[in-house]
Amino acid sequence: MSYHTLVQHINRHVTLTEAEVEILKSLTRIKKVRKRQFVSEQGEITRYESYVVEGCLRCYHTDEDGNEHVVQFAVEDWWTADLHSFLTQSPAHFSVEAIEPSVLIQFGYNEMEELYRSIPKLERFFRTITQRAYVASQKRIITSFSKDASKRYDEFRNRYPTIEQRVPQYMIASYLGISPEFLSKIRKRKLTNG
Amino acid sequence: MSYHTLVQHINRHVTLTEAEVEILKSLTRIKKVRKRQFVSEQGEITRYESYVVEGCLRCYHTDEDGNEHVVQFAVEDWWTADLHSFLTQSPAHFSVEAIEPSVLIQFGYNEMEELYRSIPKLERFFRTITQRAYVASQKRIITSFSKDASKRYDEFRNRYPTIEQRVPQYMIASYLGISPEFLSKIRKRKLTNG
DNA sequence: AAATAATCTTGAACTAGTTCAAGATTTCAA
DNA sequence: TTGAAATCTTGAACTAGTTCAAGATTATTT
Repeated sequence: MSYHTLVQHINRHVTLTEAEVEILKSLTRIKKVRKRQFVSEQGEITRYESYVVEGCLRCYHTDEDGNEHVVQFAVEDWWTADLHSFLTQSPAHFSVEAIEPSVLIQFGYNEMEELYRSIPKLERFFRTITQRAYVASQKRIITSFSKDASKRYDEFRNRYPTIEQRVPQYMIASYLGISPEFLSKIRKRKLTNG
Repeated sequence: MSYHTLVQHINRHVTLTEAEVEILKSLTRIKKVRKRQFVSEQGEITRYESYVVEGCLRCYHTDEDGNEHVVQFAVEDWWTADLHSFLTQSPAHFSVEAIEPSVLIQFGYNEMEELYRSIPKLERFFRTITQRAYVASQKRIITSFSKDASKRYDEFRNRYPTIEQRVPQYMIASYLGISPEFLSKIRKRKLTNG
């Protein structure tokens, strides 16, 4: 069943009883999305936080000039949402879109609060994973300020080898904060030279 | 007493009893630092997470070329630390240094775990503030990719007018991801032209 | 009140990365 | 299996931001 990986994931940080797993199941839902389907859209309220059972998605912002900027990729065992929109139930600055057909477990706002009440250790779980996400985000800022595009690309490939296989190059360029043309040139340079 | 603002700060998210405030006091400590004094150093283990009662600090990374990159400023009512180092008790990638003489309330690693055990609602408190920090961090990434340096500077001034007054320009440049010379030129352009 | 250290400014030369345009290649739906 | 859409490549012209160097200004310490 789809919940197996989620429960294992949570159990790496806290320990859920059988009864608690049942509560969890009852307060969440499974959502399947096609390739290129939106999970949530910029301008709309993000109603759910999503755990990825299977598939690959991107969370991205479209700026005033229409350029897209990837905030985050999400693959199996990761979470995705416009967290600000979800927490404040206000219009999102980011969209979440499937890069591959995907299966998600979704947590609604009220249901999440209910889960915190009935399974308080989930507070600890979400504190922990948010702290990790925050640490990764800070690291991304410093890397983008201190290293050039070529080194950032190397680091991305080393850290996320599977994602690199599954995602179009121009989205990786966007994640790295460079143009797709420039990433293409970086790759060429790596093939011909060192 | 110095704990007053911390307790108020926590009470905006959860409600502490008198007894809980006493536990909090007993498991934390007050630390005063001079201007330019380190609170924690890159390469060392970050032993404490610090709440700022008074003063102003910066958290920054020094890269291989010796260039400094500001990860975060912290003023009254904010938190600062190399969170990764603190959580994993491993050597830090960031230093925290006082920009002004400052007063901190410090939470040690073991004491923090003890606090979570004795006052479980602190899990909720730290979950909440970490989620906010994460949201702000993601926003900073996207801003730095989608807006030019001049706009980023405008946004910084609007969002943190007090910090701008208290911090040297070259640290603001570093926070924005540009050279101090270029920030100086941006400021001149703003004075002379529009 | 000096002396030293820290910070800020300015200009000239440079470069990492962008933009535009056009074609080549791959993927996917019908 | 073909046509359309999506993605990737390449080169030429450009620009936002850097680097270096030197002097000016402001803080801080003695």
